[in-house]
Amino acid sequence: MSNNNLIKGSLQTIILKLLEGNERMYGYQITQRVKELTAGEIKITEGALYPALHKLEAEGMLTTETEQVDNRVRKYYSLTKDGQQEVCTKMTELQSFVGNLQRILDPEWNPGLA
Amino acid sequence: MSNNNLIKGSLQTIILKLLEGNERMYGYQITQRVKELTAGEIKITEGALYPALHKLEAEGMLTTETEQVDNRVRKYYSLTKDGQQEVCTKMTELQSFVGNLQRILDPEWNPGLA
DNA sequence: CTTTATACCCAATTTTCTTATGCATATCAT
DNA sequence: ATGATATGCATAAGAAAATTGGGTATAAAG
Repeated sequence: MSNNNLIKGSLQTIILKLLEGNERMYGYQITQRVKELTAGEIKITEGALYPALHKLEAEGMLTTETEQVDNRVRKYYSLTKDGQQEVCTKMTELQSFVGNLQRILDPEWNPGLA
Repeated sequence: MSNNNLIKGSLQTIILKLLEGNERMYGYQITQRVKELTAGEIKITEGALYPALHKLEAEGMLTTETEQVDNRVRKYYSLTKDGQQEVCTKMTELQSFVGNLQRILDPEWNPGLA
């Protein structure tokens, strides 16, 4: 997943949010979408993606439908009801976390609070 | 570290950045500073903090000086030259990552790029 | 006929954090 | 006095989430 070790907790959020905007997507498509949205700066590795997808499915956040396209198998993932709820939860958590991060790291704030 | 599992890669960045603004800090002080900066929303646990501090010291990013205060030991950490450089590196990486995250998650962008 | 792209998957290892624990002193409330 | 809370360091077992490096297979391009 590129040189960035910061993705650690946010992969699930990325997957869920992309699916919210796209009805359904398959694994490889997700990797390509993230690559194009970030100009190649974030690359989701398959070793991270597929376990994450399987876990989300096991947790009931996603459902799958497999299709044959050009003699190749594609496994499409879609959000369940629970999954749609989880998108909101995860996004709220992420926004809250990023806000807190800024409060810690923003040089405008730190010197002021001795 | 609170209920947030998103800190995964950013604890080192937090430590380094706080030290950049404060000359020197000790472990407990770091946990309290983060708590007050985030209104208690992010709590750095000692089990995460001390190993991280020791690792940064082993990597030559931090130096320590131990002092006796009120019959209690305090271990102060300061940035080395390498550590000061690393603050910039980590901050750049983090800002880049957050920017990419927004590009992925911002609903303004996703639907536009079918 | 080998590389690149598409498309799925797993397993070993590593990194990083959580949870729980231990030690030690000081202060505050009951 | 004694038990809880605060200060202050530290380690260890385990879980979680990634990296790295394979494996399978089809198709297009060179």
